Amino acid sequence: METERSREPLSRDRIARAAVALIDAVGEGGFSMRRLAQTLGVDPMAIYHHLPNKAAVVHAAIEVAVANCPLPDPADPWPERVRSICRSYRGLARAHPGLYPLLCVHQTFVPSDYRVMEALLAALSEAGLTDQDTVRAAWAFLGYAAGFALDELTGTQRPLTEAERATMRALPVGDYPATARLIDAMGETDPDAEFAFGLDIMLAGVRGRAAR
Amino acid sequence: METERSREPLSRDRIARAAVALIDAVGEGGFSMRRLAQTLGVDPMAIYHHLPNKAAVVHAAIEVAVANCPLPDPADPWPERVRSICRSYRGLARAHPGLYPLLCVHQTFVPSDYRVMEALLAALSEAGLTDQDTVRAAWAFLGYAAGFALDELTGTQRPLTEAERATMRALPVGDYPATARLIDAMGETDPDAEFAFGLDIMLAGVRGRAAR
DNA sequence: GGAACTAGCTCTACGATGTAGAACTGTCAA
DNA sequence: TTGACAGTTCTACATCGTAGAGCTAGTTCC
Repeated sequence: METERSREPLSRDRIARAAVALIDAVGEGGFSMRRLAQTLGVDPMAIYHHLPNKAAVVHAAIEVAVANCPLPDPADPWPERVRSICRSYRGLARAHPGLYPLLCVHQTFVPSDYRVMEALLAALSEAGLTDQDTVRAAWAFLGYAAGFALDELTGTQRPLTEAERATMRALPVGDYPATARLIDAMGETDPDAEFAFGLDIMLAGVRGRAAR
Repeated sequence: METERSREPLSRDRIARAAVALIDAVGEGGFSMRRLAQTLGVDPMAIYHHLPNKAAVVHAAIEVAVANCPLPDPADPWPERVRSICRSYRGLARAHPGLYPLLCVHQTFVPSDYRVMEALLAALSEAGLTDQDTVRAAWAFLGYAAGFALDELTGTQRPLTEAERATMRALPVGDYPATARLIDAMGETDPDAEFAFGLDIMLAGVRGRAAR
């Protein structure tokens, strides 16, 4: 009978993976070193032998999550690759709902970010932009993907909740004519299509810029 | 001699404004109910008479910040209004560097968000899109503005730090050809122009979509 | 006048958190 | 056997959010 269940030794990687799981399960607020230690079957202070503090644990967790972000086949046409990378990045929010806000707010690049950036720069390099515009476009796509995913996840999640639509309906029509007119269109139930719309207009803009 | 300095009574609004200032000054991590009470010259528990808990204080602070987001003259041409709204939204990150990440990650619309959304929907209504695409475009622009501002603020701030560029230079060129080629273009020193680039390609895409 | 009530604030206290520092344990080199 | 040292646990502390009881003025009713 295996009473010694946690024989597999602690390590930076094992801690990071447990942290990803715990943050996704209980959210940022519920995540603590003590809880993490508990899921690892270990004293809280043991973690500090592998990582210097809580921030480093979060950093390691983010690194693991981003490293698992799938990247497209380099043989695909470039616009499809751009779309695919953005979808993957947004996909992180679905795969890691608890971790994603931390990932967005995190202070610096984690090593795995360079993989994603490389793939995006490589795809956009084929679009026929100047070098400077290639870089700018990459930031724009990443910003869009992150921002969209973030307020999909934590802001007004789309489709709007009934409570939010009720609040909107209660707004004075005189002051909010456009909102009143479009309130039904805001009931959209297909966030994937909404996300794709933004990518499409950006890609169209990139093509127009390149054609100059 | 005015020994009774804090005679102005506590109120939800005064707490909210002090919270904005404190969060911007010390960041999310340094912000606590006790510190906030200190700046208000009051016992920590006094705050609970006006707001139910810490989350509500943060919510109120966000509301105050967003309410101060300036909106454009409705007489301006619609693309300029879209640009202006996005710039204002991004401007929140500069005005409130500590609060902005919380604002992005925050769970629901604050009332003042409806002002911004109305202005954006009104501008895009003139672009000649379908109702559904108008709403989609509004989400896309807001997502872009928020995402760009957020990783400008907290991610790899642009222009890249010397440390980050050094890390990039250390990447194996074979695996990161695009990064290696574009590394100098990533030294861009004009974040405003980068932000404008994204807006321009999105606006170009919107115009193309409308012209169909 | 006084009694009762109440809004606003303070005091005290509790459980949880991040983590410093000392102490233990097992393994391996000399 | 001794020493060193990596990995872990134990103990302790300051700080956190906030529950609950109590204080203090002011207002309202008799």
